[in-house]
Amino acid sequence: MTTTIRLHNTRTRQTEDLVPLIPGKVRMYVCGPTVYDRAHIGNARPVVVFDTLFRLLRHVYGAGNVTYVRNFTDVDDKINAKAAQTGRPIRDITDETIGWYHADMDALGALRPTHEPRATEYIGAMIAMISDLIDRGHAYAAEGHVLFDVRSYAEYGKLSGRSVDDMIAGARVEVAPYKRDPMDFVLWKPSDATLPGWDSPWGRGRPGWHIECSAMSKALLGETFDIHGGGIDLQFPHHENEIAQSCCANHSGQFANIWMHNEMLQVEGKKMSKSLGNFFTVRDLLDQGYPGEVIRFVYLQTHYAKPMDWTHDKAMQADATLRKWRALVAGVEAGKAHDHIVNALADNLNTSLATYWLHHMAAEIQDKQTDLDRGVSGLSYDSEYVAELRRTFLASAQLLGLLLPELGGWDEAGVDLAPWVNRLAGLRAEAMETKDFAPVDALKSALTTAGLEVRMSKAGVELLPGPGFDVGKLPVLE
RNA sequence: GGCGGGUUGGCGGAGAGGUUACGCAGCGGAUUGCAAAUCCGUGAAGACCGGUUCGAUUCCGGUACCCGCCUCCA
Repeated sequence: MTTTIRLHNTRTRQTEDLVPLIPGKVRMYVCGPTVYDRAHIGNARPVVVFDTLFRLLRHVYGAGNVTYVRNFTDVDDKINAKAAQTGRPIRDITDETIGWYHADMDALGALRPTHEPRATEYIGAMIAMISDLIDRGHAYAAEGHVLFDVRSYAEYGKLSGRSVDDMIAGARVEVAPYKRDPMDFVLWKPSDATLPGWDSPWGRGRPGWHIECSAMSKALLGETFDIHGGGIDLQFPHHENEIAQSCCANHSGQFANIWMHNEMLQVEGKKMSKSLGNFFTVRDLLDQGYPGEVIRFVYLQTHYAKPMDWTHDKAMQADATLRKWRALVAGVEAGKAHDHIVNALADNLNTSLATYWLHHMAAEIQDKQTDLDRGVSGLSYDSEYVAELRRTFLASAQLLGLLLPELGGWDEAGVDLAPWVNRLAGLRAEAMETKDFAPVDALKSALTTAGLEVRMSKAGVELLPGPGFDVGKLPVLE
């Protein structure tokens, strides 16, 4: 029995069963970054969202049956501007930025997509598609530009629920004398000698923004495929234009089946912007000490279709929860993910509900382990049963990209705490005799100040690093 | 002006037309030298106004407020 995945389709405004166009195989395209600077934490949201979907698809259909394409836009006026400003070659800038992007997204536990095409490697495909559009009467050349004729495509505006006439009435469209209609958008534009350009039937120039995704998805996935994703801000104009180009150029007249859009991210309740001083790149957060796994977990706690607020407080809660969970599966090997988790994700990627189940499973493990430790008689389970629960819990978390070995380590002290453990245990043993607990309390207090959680029980003394743990604040032992 | 999203208990955040979501924090208790952790128990909600219904936080309409897109910032 294969799991049926249901996804909300922005195109039809309905939640639908995912029925792969090629039975048993799923193809997904997600709009990637323009590579001129570090990715900010808003850029990272779709990365985590669609990585989670990718993991679910691989789980349900098999890793070899899912093709995930995410592009790099490496030709763009912002990149040109940066090159002009710094005097560096464009390729240097884009190569460096792609390296950053990989490092930062790896840190969030995002798998690399199957293909990560660079726009500049598909210029020929774009020119071919533009030529097709002209031949079919959907585009026209004018003053070195090639423009898409929105009036030639009756469905234009359907994805975003707009009409061409309404948008023109909004009077916020660029007025250019060579446009037949104000809403017509650029497929190709001329480059002067200072700008990167490629020879084309319309002269030396460079592609407009939208055509690359149409060309690359066609080259790597085919004219039609199953899922197209991206941020809701891309719905118009980018995705609308992609649909227009692809549907008009493709012989099938079809393009992506299901469109998925993630809502935006805010910071401490406000839109992230440089002027408000609440603008963060992923690298900023990592450098500030937020582990990538913590960032990922904060993202997953909010459903992708709802606006999400990044707050320090949420990160601290996520930090504490993950520490607890990591302790629960220390030394455990992953088993098989629980159906509850699979089903929650299969229900339009309900990651919030999935985390509820993780809490539920963790509590069960904790409860049963406590009873075993206490030697409660007449239990209906044994330690092997609890061990199996741990394996299932770990696999379930890993389906969400959490508790992966490669994301670990941040919850460890980084130094051997044994000397402090021994000293505390020694002082405590003495105090038990003398009844003078002042030295014990003094050391305990110092350790707590350093960010350690101090646990003392009949079994012994334990020191666990917490979110604020600072090696430098550890008390010096004589 | 046009299009779209949101408003749930102290905070975060889901599902479901009628039965405790859950997490964090709080409160009471067990345990502890004191704590921590753990365990037991517990209070707390559905922006506002109408409508549909035997019954709505869940469906419909309206109001208010917030946010996003329409300006190649996901």
